[in-house]
Amino acid sequence: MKSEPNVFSIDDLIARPNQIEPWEGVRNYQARNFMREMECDDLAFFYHSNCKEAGIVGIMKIVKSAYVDDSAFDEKSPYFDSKSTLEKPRWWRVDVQFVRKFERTITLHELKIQSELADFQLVQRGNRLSILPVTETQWECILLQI
DNA sequence: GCCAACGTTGGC
DNA sequence: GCCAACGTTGGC
Repeated sequence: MKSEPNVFSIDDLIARPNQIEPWEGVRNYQARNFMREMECDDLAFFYHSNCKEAGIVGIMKIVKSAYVDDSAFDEKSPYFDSKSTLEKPRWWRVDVQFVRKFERTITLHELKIQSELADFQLVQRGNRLSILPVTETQWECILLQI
């Protein structure tokens, strides 16, 4: 799960009450669909994007599976979407909880040079999805990079 | 700040 | 349903 650290970083998550945060603002259908497949207690990597050192910075846990993202109803929110209505909500979010911050960032470059991760969507050309699936093999491989 | 690679919109 | 125009993402 990606976030721009100048908007919301892993340190921001650590600072939250109970270290829990609703992951709102996902406005891409594919990313939304991946999020709706998540289950309680699933783990996810926290990825810092669009910053000096882009890469995976830690782990979080899904503590609430997908529910309606009501920031889409809020005209004052940057995530407002007039096409999402109470009757027919379009966007969803999950709640995540902090689990672990790595001692260092696993950079995108490091991920790219790992042959085992060649199929990982994050390292593929033109990847722009903010939420991506990780296989168990990929998960293990990434953890070994620390 | 540039720009390639996408996704979305909307006219037709 | 096509596709050009436009907007966004995100690495560099």
